[in-house]
Amino acid sequence: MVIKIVFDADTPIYTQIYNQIVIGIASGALQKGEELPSVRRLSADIGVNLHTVNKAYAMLRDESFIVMDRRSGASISAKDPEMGNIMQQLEQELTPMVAQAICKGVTREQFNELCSRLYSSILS
Amino acid sequence: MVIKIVFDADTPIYTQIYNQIVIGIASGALQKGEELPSVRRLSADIGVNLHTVNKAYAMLRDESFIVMDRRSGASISAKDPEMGNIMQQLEQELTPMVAQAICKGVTREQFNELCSRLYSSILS
DNA sequence: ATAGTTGTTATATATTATATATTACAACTA
DNA sequence: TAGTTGTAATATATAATATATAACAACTAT
Repeated sequence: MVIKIVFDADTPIYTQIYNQIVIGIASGALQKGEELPSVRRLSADIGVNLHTVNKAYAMLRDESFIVMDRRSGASISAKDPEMGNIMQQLEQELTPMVAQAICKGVTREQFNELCSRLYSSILS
Repeated sequence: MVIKIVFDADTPIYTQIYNQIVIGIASGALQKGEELPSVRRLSADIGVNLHTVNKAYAMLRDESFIVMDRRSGASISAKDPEMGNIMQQLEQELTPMVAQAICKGVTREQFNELCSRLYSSILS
């Protein structure tokens, strides 16, 4: 799992880290129980501050994607992450995107094909 | 078209304004050529600063959703908005969401049903 | 025992993003 | 003439993002 940061993106660094680890879990590149690099190690690897990585890890822990241990470090959670209000969250984030798509002539079918392709791409 | 702002949301006010107008255009609630309230009027209506509304309008104008005239005010563009790189933009924004969905047990079919429902909801 | 690691906490600083406040301008309209 | 329009400029305040530095308790390895 190589984490790649785009420093001049509009997405915050801690969000980029968070997203890439979630993608890694979804794809199976990161298996349950697998150890993650320590916050210091990862921050050194990608050239950012310790706290930037720690913030991403803390967010992942708060949603039970990973577990963090003061002595053994961070690792992918052995349990399934909380469902939480995922459908509500998706709806809230998808609504402006669907509106954009409609305005710019992207049909429902094209939109669904894109989503389907992303599912396939991640699950590869 | 009533614009409703949630002041304690994590979404910036200008983004909320931008999104709701895009949704209005997508749904047909805002027709081509229709006049929008002036930046001063809208800012007074929703209780925010002039520049906050102006920033949202400027973003909408930059993507040719609306046209702004120094003398006649702002109105919905008569032309179709630029396609731009909408598919690429959607893919970039959808990828982390699909990964989240996969991790939290949302199937491809459930995801597509949600998108389809949002299409129907907006086009109502 | 010593050295090095872990997440965690705390404090400080810098930059950018967001939002407001105020003033002013040229070009209109009523 | 009075009032409106988008636009521009300046200033201020707060929050978000990122870095820097230091320290702590709890381990692990030598």
